[in-house]
Amino acid sequence: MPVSLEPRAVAELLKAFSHATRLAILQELVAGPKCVTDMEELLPARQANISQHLAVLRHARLVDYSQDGAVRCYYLCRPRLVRDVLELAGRDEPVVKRTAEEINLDKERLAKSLERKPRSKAGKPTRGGKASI
Amino acid sequence: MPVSLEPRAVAELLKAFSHATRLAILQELVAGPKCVTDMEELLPARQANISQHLAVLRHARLVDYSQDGAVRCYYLCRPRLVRDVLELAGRDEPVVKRTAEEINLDKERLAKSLERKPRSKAGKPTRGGKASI
DNA sequence: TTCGAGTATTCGATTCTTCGAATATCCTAG
DNA sequence: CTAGGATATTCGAAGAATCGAATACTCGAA
Repeated sequence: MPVSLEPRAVAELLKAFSHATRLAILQELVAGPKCVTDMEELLPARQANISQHLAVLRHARLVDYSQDGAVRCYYLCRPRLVRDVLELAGRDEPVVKRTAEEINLDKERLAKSLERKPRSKAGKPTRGGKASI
Repeated sequence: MPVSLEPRAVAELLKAFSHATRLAILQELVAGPKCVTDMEELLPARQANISQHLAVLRHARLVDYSQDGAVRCYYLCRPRLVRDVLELAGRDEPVVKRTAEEINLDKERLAKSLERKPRSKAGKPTRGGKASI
């Protein structure tokens, strides 16, 4: 149930992660705070573009900065979230292939649990009870 | 280091998550396998659109299906990944505000560790050693 | 075989994203 | 105050994503 309530907000958050340059920026910030000039050296992108991506990350509340003279030191303002997302997206889980039988078992399990607390729309009986195997 | 190697691939993966309807679909599939018709009842979207989003999720290797007669039963083919991403994006970490002092400490730490294994480009000396506080 | 239910794909139109160039803003040293 | 470095914002063009409508495909029952 965590997501079901505000999928739009969650989508917004994840969208902020979904760009190669922004991921690279976040990656760099995991290593430690950096100013825009530092990032210019580290990334294959122009200053203006980096600033634009930083603006996106700021709006998503993934980064913030502390002004140090003329320089802005960017840092992760939700470091746990960023590290965990990067870690998760980086590791690759093996893809599973499921059989019709397994799936029908799942459907039966789900049907049973719905019987107990019948919140359903009482529409047609959710096909799948018995499949023509 | 997990991400640094293929930020584009990671961005692609995360982009597949970054849409309210697709998140809702994944959410439903966490509860159990479903066919397109089931999803039509559960989501505020047309059949064609749901199929389009399922195609995106399939290309990202987040879902797959098993054909059961004329029906296609969709399921998560990397359930762990999906559950973990949904969970992560759902919980909200408090936003931290960092002070200039903390940041400079971090920078010094980073500088030290770079001294030990000097892999840097030998460019200008990465500003921040001493900031004009 | 034909039909119909279930699902996928194609096609445009609309909207969003991204980028570089140009420009504006902010800050500090002189 | 003024210049110059650092960063942000605006603008316009190019490309990508999204959606509904229409259409195509596929399977099993009759």
